[in-house]
Amino acid sequence: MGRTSDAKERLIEAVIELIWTGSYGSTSVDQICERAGVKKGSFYHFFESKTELALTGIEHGWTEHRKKLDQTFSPVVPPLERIWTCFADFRQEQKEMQDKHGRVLGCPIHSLGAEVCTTDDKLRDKLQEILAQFIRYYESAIRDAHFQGVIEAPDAPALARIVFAYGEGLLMHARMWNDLRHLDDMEAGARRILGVKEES
Amino acid sequence: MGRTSDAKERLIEAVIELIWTGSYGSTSVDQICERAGVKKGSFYHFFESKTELALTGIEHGWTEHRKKLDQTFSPVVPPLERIWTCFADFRQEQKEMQDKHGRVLGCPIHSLGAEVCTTDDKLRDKLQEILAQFIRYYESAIRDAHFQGVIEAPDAPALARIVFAYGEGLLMHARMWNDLRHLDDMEAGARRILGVKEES
DNA sequence: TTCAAAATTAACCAACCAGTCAACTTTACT
DNA sequence: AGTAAAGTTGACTGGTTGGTTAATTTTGAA
Repeated sequence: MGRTSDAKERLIEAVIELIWTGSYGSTSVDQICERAGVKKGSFYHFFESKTELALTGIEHGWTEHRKKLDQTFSPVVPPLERIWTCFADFRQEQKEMQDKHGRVLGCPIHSLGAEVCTTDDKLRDKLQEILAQFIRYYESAIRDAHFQGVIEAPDAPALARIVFAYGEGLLMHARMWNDLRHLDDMEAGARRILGVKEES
Repeated sequence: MGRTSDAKERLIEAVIELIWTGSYGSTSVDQICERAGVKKGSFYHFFESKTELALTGIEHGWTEHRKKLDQTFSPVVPPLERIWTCFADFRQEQKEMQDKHGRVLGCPIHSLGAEVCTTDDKLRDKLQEILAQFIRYYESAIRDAHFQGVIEAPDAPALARIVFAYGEGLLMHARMWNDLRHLDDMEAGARRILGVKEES
């Protein structure tokens, strides 16, 4: 019973957008409230702190993103194709962000992590957890590819970490230079890392 | 003539340390001044803004770092060895930071870049410039390695970007997980990217 | 229709923010 | 020794920060 509202959802949308387009430190509670069309008092009715909203926002974004990843990395799809599709999706998502915000925004988890990992333990733990989950998509694809004999990769976790670090690095450069072309290297580089025989 | 002082140098030291161990947004002018043992009035005697001090600090740090890089990437050294030495230096520097601050700090240019590239044009331009310069070290080493026939790399700039993005990604993970072991993959991954024949 | 739960609101807080300034002290050079 | 340049100081500004509060409005369910 009682009144209903979508203010909570609007706040979550707003915090994701503001942190992604800017940074955690450059995003104030007042800004979030203004963007969401919510008064400060309501903010603290729904969330106990700025950190808590960020945490909720990140978790919400990741839950959404996982749905797409679960499709992309479906075991039905040939393993390497899963990875190339994932890269293509990165590119498309970044393109959409560029169209919408005028800037390539990179990976919000990575950017936010670099910023707050030494100052906010709660956020850092959550971001670590998400990144670790992401790596597992690569890991299982690489393991499958190895067992299908399409690549030679006895140590799938190590290789997954390498591919992942590389992808994050490229996304970050695309953000810094505001240039999608940095993502064009992604598949070629990953092919080299994975030691893909030509045309797989 | 007039009074002399090393307050400027102390401020530069302080801003580098605070941004590196935390972030740009979490570093206040008051904090910088306290760390440097300098009063706010003196701060603004030497620098016209916080951004300007950060700019000076970054430039100073890079100028210092270049001296080491020029030695590491000396054309006298076998090209791939230059890169492996550079990686070893990364590791040692990060180890020193861990001993000193209790945390692996990663690459300050990368972390700061991710944070401010959408909000501070001056800082972004400077950081872009530094990263672009760094890539050239890899690029010339890769080109030399190609011409010496030790690797097959007709497109040195593209490969340099890939190796660089990969290294930055790993440094970032080392920061996020506060764990030097993430850097252990660095040479192995780069060998795969570069397609190094065994034992070069 | 009632009523309590849930959401909204505006005013408010102390701490902190980047930046200013005029008075004052030190010192290198003549 | 005199002096002017250079460095230091602490008090100050106006605006912003994350967060609080108590009164008020809305509304779902009995």
